[in-house]
Amino acid sequence: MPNRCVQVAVNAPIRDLLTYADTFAETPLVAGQSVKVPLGKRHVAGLVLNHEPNTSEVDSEFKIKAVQSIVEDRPPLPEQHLKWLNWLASYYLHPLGQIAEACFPPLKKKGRKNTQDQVLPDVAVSIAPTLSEGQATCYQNIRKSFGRFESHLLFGVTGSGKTEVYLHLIDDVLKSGKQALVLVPEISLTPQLVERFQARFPHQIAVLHSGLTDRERTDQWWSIVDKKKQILVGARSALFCPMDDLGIIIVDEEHDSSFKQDEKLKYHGRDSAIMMARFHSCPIVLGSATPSLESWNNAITGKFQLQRMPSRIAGRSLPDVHVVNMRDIRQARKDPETKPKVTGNIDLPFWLSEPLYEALVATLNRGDQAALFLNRRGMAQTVQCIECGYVHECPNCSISLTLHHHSELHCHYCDYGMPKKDTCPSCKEPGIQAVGLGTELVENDIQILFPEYKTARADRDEITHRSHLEDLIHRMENRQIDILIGTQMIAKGLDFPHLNLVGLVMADVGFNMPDFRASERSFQLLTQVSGRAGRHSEDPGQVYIQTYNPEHESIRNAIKADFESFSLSELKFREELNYPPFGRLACFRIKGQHLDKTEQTAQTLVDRAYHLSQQYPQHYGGIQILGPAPAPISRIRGKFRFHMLVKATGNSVLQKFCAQLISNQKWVSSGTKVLVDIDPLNML
DNA sequence: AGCACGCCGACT
DNA sequence: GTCGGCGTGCTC
Repeated sequence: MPNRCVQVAVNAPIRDLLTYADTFAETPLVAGQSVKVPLGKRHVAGLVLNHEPNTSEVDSEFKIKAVQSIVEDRPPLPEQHLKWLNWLASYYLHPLGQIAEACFPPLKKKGRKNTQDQVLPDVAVSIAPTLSEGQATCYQNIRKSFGRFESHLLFGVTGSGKTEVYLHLIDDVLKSGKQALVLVPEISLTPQLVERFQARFPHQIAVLHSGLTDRERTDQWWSIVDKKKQILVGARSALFCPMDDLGIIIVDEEHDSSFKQDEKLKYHGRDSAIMMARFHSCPIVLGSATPSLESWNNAITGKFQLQRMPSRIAGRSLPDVHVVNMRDIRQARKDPETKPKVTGNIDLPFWLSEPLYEALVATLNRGDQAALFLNRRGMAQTVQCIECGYVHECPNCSISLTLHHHSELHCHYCDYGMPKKDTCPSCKEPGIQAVGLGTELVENDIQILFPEYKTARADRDEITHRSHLEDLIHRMENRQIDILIGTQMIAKGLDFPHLNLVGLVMADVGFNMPDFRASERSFQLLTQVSGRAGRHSEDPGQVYIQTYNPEHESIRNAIKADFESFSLSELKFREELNYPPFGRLACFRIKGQHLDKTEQTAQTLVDRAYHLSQQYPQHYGGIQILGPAPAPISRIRGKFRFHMLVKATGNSVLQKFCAQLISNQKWVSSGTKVLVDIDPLNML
């Protein structure tokens, strides 16, 4: 009797599909079903893909085992979702069976208690306002593509009212009986946006993000799948929640680099959302004040529809931006003759310029709030011996240790920690001193300068739970905080009516990163940070940018809030060097315990890449191979890291080339691993 | 990924 | 002698 067989993607790092016997006589297995299958000596989850009717046990090289069971409480994934998963696995070169698990909730359906109220705040219901003329134009243009796939780039400065356009579109989608998906960079960091959605669509919002407990995530998942809720707001992982009647996808702050996952499946939430919209034949709206150059290029070449929002809503003006040249400040302070005087005649910390200090004094005297941004945690970047120059390095990573709380040295990559001593371990002199600055030092100094005002710090050391950020937002709103100090954590999506002064303590952090996207990131950060000031006041907010490079392109354009000038010069640079969005990139990372073996594997990989491109010059002639080279951080957690970069002209060529390169890994020497990152954002 | 097999050092 | 360290290899 011929066996009915199915192909299953199993939850193991196996690229091929495995064949299992379907012994469910009355109700044959269907594609999209979640099953338990025997694998070696254990049982693992698997996803049924397709039937393989002609396989019989006799001519198979393997002994075909039977599917053990169908997993209860897991409805089969809808067809569009399966197609999307398939695309995801093949584009990002990741085993399908390992990503299928993300499509299901972690627990069984029925929980002990309903936790819905804790996940979403209770807020007063708000009524839809009338759209401004500019908002209405964008809204009407996007509406025209309901029911078919179309990508829109909604381009408008912070405060131009993009959220209201999303809300109107979603309202229409719900009226047509479909569901909506809203992706935000890190939902646990944008509670204000969630509150706004909740207020407009009470009891229709579900949220999914990494800050939820398993029970909460399970309940939220089911509320969407059972169609009890119509709008899913979430971080990139919300894409995996199977929706079968999607009417629109919104990606807010589409340029944000946290849409890219850096480990395991290295997918980009925005790009994957575009494919999702394609499979669902629905429009997708990408919103940003500072679009990624990828999206901007798509918009100006007509692949996306460009929807321009007008400037800030009437009555709100753009902030006044002041650039402070820290080189001049340092110079002037050296000589008592030229040393600037400030109110109260006090000495300022080295990182704080006189103009920013005066602005702080004025803002606080008026009773307004101020925020200081610095993209670096801790007390100091590192500590160094002033006698011999010794720098404390992490024993596991090729990175210097960061100083916290005056006396603790800590590695931001592997969590290694040790106490700081004044005596240098190298030259034995008492010369160990702090170098550079971090948010902790800024808060310390501010508390000394303004003891009568309340400060709060928002960085990954202080905000470890979503309740911490919610608490901080409430304290900001209730004006229990006068000066907020934080990393870019607070640059995203926060909106405080009385915040009228924003200082960027050191805009240069990031300029000199060994990364072709450094300027883009700086421009984005500067613009987003500036957008936090004076959003509700009649007076324009004040923004102070302290920098050692006042002539830098990102700064000059950020002052003018001129994304288009910036994009023009940046696109020119990218085109000349064939970087994205023109050329496509893949980054191969070779990791291993031993330097020589890892380097050797990297070299073998590069040799194979050259060989492959020469073997098929008609396909791979345009491919450029760079490397091998030690990664910018050449060792993390005790593992050596090498890179090989592949540049191609189009993404299908790139994808095929990379797929062939890693299809068999027999040549990878033992103790080393080769990983691929397609469209890498972070190459450290 | 997980699990077993297998080959070496240090303990009763 | 054997207990167990983790390097290596396979899973329909």
